[in-house]
This record gives sequence, C-alpha cells and structure tokens, in this order.
Amino acid sequence: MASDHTRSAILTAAERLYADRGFSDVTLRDIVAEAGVNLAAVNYHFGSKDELIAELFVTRSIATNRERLRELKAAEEQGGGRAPIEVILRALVGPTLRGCLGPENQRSTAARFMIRASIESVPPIRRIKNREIDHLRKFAGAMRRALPERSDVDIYWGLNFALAMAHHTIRESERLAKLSEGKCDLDDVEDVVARVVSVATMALTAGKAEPKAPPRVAAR
Amino acid sequence: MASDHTRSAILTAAERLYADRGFSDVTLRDIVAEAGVNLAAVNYHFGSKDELIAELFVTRSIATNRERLRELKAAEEQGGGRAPIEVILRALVGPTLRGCLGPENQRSTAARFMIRASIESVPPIRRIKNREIDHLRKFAGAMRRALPERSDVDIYWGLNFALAMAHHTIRESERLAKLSEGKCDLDDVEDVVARVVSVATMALTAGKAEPKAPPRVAAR
DNA sequence: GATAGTTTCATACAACTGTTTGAATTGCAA
DNA sequence: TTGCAATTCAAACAGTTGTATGAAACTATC
Repeated sequence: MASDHTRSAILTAAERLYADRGFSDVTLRDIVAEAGVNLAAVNYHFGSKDELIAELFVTRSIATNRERLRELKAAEEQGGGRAPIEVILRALVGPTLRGCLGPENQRSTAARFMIRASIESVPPIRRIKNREIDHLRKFAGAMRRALPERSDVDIYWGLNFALAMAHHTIRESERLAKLSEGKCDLDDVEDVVARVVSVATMALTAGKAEPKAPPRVAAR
Repeated sequence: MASDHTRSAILTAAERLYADRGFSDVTLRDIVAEAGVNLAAVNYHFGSKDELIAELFVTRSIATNRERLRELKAAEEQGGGRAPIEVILRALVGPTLRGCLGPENQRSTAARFMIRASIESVPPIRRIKNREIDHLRKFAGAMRRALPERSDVDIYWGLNFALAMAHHTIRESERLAKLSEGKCDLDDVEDVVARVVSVATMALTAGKAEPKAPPRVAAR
C-alpha cells in the first residue's frame, strides 16, 4: 500500500479543478499536472476517468447523506420514533444547503465541487444519483410517520418539492441573486433553509388531501 | 436562398438525436448521417456545433416564453392590469410543464429535447438561459402587482420556488415515479401544474406581510 | 542483498472531435 | 448560354482525448 500520496494528490487536484472550471473542460492531463504526478497514475489508481469522478462524488455525497440521517435519527429518537415534519424536512435539505451555499469567498472546494456536480450532471454522477432512492425512502418513511393521515402520493410530492427547492436554489443561486439584484441573501444559509422548510411544510400540511385546498398558515 | 432543405434537415435530425441520446454522445457526424447531408453543411449553415445547439434551444424556448407571456397578458387584461397570483403562477409554470411532461409515448421530439436540455445543461444552453432574466422580471412585476403588500424579497423567493418545483419535477420525473412506485402520476400534467401552483401560492401568501421577521442581524 | 510486488514513468496508441479547404455542382438571372 | 453566387461535397486538418504498454524505480520481506 505504501502511502496514498499519489492517489490523494490526484483526488485533491481533481476536485479543485472540477470545482473551479467544471467537468467539461478539465482533462486528465490538467489533473495530473496540477497534482504533479504521471498521466498513467489516474488509470492505475482509479481505473478510468469516470471512476475518479465517481469516487469524488460518492465521497462527498455519503458525507451529506450521513449528516442527513444523523439529524433525522436524532430527531426521531427525541420524539419517540416520530419527529415533527419540519425537523424531518430540515434534516433533508439542511445538510445539502449548508454544504453548498454560504459566503462565496469562504466556500470550500468540496462545496464548489458539489455545486458543479449539481449543475453539469455528467454521466458517472447521474448513475450514482439514481442509486440514491433507498436513501430518500428513509425520509419518505419518516414523513409518513409524522403525517399518518396524509396519503402516500402527497408525501412523495412534498418530498419532491422540498428537494426541488433546495437543489434548484443551489443550481441557480447566481441567477436568483442577479434577478433580485442582491435582495435575496443567499449567504444567509439558515434563512434559506428556513424558507425551504417552511414552504415544504405548508405543502405537506395544508388542506385535507387535496392540494388545491385554501392556503393555511403554517409555523415559520 | 434556394430552399432551406439542408438547413432544416439538420435541425430536425439534430433535435431528434439529442432528444434520444443526449448531447454528450451525439457527434456532428451522427447528425449529418441522420440528415443525409454533408458534414461541412453544419458549419456552412450554422457556423459551429454550439450555434446549432443554441438555435435549437432558442427556437423552443422562445415558443415557451411566448406562450407564458400570452397567458400572463390575457390574465392581466381580464383583471384590469392585475391578475390573481394563482393565474400568474400558472402562466409561469404551465407552458413548461405541459411542454415536457405527459404520457411518454406521445411526447414530442421537442419535449424530449427540452428535457435533455434541462438535465444536461451544455455550455451554449447555459449561456442562453442566463439571458432569460429579463423575461422572468416581467413575471416578478406581475406578481408584485398581484401582491402589493408583499416584499420584493418574498416575491423573488416565491418565483424561485415555483420554477424550482416545475423544473426539478421535469428533470427528476423518472426518479419520482420510481421512488413513489408509480403512485405519483406524472402523466396527469394538469394535476402537476395544480400542485406546483398551489404550493407556490401558499409560499407567497402564507403568514403576514413579513414571513421573515427581522430579529436576525448579519451576525453569524 | 536478492527477490517479489507495487508504483511510477515516458511514451505511444488509437480513435474521435469540430472545423477548414478548395474543388465540384447547382440554381438563377441576364 | 453565359456568368456568378450559393450550396454541396470529399477529403484532410489539427488537435485533443482517455487509455495501454513495458521498462524503470521503488519498497518491503526474507
């Protein structure tokens, strides 16, 4: 095994370059130059370029998923197996938003990498995202326990909308800042989380079973 | 000028191939083979591959935008310059959703192309999307008129969330169908529109004028 | 210090990419 | 028909890409 020096140098360099310049115009040669290693090292250590990208993405997303589940579990244990829907939603979107938003100048390489992954969606990353369903099912289960009177369909739509707001806000944060002329403060992450959770909660609790029911005020 | 035969044959073939196989693995040679024209024809008629993609996307998105504005204008005229927020939101997300969702087997090439564009987000398309801000501003203006007591910040967030739900649902429709084991019917487009509009309306009308009580300062 | 296994290296490979070129062809007006 | 521009064509170009190779350098074990 020796030391992972070369291997981790590649990972570090690749993540930084992808974060800065996107997937489409970073080549293996750019990466090995940045890492100060030989071109063949990538295929030796990772098998292929796609597997390198996959490893980068998997590492980051299992970190996020672990944090999500940690928050979910803590909330459910505290509530005796049933957590309030707001807290569940916060556990779902909080880690992702916190990991990708915040003041630009202090955004980590990992954060910028995940934003890129969210925007460009290259094949190896798409393949991994498709295997994320089991993870989401755990949240669907928790949401069902929190809102037992709600139909499965409504639960899934609520989950979908919560993820939609979080991911879209990350993807299009620049555009939203420009559109609002800076009025929407995307650096105030906790405010963004609160807004997403608030709307998603309303989506899941308003009216009876019909989504077209009159708006009902929810906790904010 | 002659006839646009070659030019439009390229456009048709390109849109079909991109719709079927995505941007990343369709080459110019694939396109000209499908269109039955010479390789150089693409550069002759469009200048470059990126300009071809851009033309395809622009054509489709101005069609959608025109439909959006048509619905918006109709609604505002009927209401004497002020339309209900639900109708504005419906004009915003309706055309996009109707253009991309619906029974898979009867989805048009244009629809499938726009789904691809939404998922893959290739450079020339991103550039065009960035110029869409003026278009969105018109909706922000209409929303402001519909909800004059609401702050600009809330308006922009509501707009952002409405687009988020629509676009994310399109992008991830397959995953949502799988996650919900088919319980969420993504072919019932009008139901999807109603759900998105409903949630976005709640986001914009719930609570007081101040959904974000300002106890929070810049401190972090 | 020889050996076996791992890792690094320079280099070549093979294929594919979008684009350009310049000649051939076509269509149309005078 | 002639002339001229617009269009089409086959071919080549120029570059890049990820990957494979086989020898060299290293490392640890005996």
